Amino acid sequence: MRNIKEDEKLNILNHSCAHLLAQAVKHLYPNAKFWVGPVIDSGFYYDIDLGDEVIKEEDLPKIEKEMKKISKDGKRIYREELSRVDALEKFKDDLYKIDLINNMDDNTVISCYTQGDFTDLCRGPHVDTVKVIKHFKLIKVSGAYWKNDAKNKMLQRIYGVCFETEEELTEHLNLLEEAKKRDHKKLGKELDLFMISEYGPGFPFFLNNGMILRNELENFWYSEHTKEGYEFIKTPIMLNKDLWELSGHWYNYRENMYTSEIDDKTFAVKPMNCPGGMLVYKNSLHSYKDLPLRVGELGLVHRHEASGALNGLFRVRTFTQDDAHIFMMEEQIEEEVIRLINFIDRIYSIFGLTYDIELSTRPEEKYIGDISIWDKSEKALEEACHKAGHDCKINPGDGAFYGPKLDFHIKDSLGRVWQCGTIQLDMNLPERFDLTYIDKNGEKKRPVMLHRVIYGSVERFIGILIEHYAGAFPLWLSPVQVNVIPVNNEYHLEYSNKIVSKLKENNIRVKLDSRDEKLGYKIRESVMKKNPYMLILGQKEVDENMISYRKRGTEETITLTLDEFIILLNDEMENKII
RNA sequence: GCCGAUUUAGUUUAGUGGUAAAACAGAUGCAUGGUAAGCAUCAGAGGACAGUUCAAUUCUGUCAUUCGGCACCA
Repeated sequence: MRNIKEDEKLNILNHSCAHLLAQAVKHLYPNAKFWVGPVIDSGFYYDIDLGDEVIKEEDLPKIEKEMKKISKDGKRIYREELSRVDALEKFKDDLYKIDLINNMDDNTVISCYTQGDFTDLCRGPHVDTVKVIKHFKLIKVSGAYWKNDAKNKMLQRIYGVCFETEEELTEHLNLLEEAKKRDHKKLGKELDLFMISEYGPGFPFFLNNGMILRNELENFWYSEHTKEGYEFIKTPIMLNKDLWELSGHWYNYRENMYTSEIDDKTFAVKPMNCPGGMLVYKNSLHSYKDLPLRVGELGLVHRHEASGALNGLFRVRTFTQDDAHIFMMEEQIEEEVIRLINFIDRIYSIFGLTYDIELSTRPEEKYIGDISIWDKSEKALEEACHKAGHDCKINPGDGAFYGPKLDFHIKDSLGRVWQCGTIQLDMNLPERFDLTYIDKNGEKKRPVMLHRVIYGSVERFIGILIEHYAGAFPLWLSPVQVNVIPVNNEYHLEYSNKIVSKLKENNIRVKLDSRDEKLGYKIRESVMKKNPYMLILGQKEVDENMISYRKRGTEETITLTLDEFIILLNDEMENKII
């Protein structure tokens, strides 16, 4: 772990490296105009306008070479402070820098940094000389909208990393290589978990092994939610457009919805489960005594996500949300949200996942309900989060159109952050659907509701788990739990079959490898398929009526009776040992 | 959707303007083997559609897929 001071030092180095990159690009592409070049989690980038020219991945080594050359030349880096007038004059030919200067408030000290023939507007600080920027690598190049706005022109963004030593750089690059081996798309193929066909972009197919994983996750979900006092429903995939108009989806989510005509009426495939859940709530009368009412649904939703957004199981066009809607009285919000945060924490801990919580607030446009209700809801969520003992970062404007939310973020193998769990407070839909409960005095009252998911999408969560475990799932989730390998098919197959049936009787997912292959061959394959346990059964085991197992990740063989082995397996499964 | 890359057998990869190469996986046969790849034989492939060309998997274009970003988002 680095300390804060070291982090700061590395940030300065990376930021200076961004300037070095810009200088090199300017040498090679004299027409280049520069927007901003900030430091990010790992490394830095610079956004560049090259007019009609295009920088491709294959051009990066050429740019790196120029950077090395400039670094070797070893010019000092000078800071200069300017008045606004002088700054505007200095950068008068650079629309991007003028835009930056014009957007600075009056108190900002405008400064620029110069190294050799290159000057850039920059707050700093920087290293003293380009000489110390030596251990860097340009990672990738891509398009990026100016000011992060799709309405604007697309600039070219070059990403890079920089370290103080060559060893750290090599280590970082190796880490990236290692991460690629954990990619759920790669492992999903290797372990026969799922597939994606060209006939269904964004519509994944789950294979037998993936279904086992899925079913285990879903069973676990049902059992934990039952303990937490949930009841369960299943609502239809398609519902009449009128319902979506009532819920507001038709106006706020239209471009992501699939529709179809049925008997001259427009139906929409549900992109969310809530409107169906509302109808279920309205199906009966509710007493204050029944609140909070927790109604869960593993709901299959479809959303037309942009083609460029699709990514393995992380971003798909159809997925199952482990949804639930909780209806309650306003004074129950805090307790219920705290309870939920603890619930989510408990579930994630079982998988060994770490997460961050963010509070997403009211969108700037496209939202329903009064601002006062939004403010109240946002405050309620934030307080509950703090009372549950968690920090929460504010993510302004990222709320759902019907309410603010607490989002639970988990990182994938490449360090990219994905939203999984979310708790969304909604004081709007109950209004729109005219939901009521009967209070103590026999009067109709309006409940508030929470939308919440824990896995988020079962598909995404499986993707996260594949990368988290690098395909080596804990026993309870492993598609094949025990792989039985007879040493010799002629003499040990019968005994192996007996062991296999006994394991099956005990609900162990077991595979018998009775192929005519050498023992070493079968062991190798079992290791590669990441089976948690393999049993090697030969003359010794037959004679002693024992089993010998080898546990994943170890090379030692342990001999036990079958009963002892089953106890060991059951213990590992029940405790969900990772 | 935008920028860039990508697409060769089930998988991973090679190569080429003129018969497409290999490894693993598969089938068959031999080998009966105690902890990470036994041997042999066989079968199997250039995303789709156009164009250039005597000839295209190879060059060009369009579309599609996938990937890395951007935007959007669970």
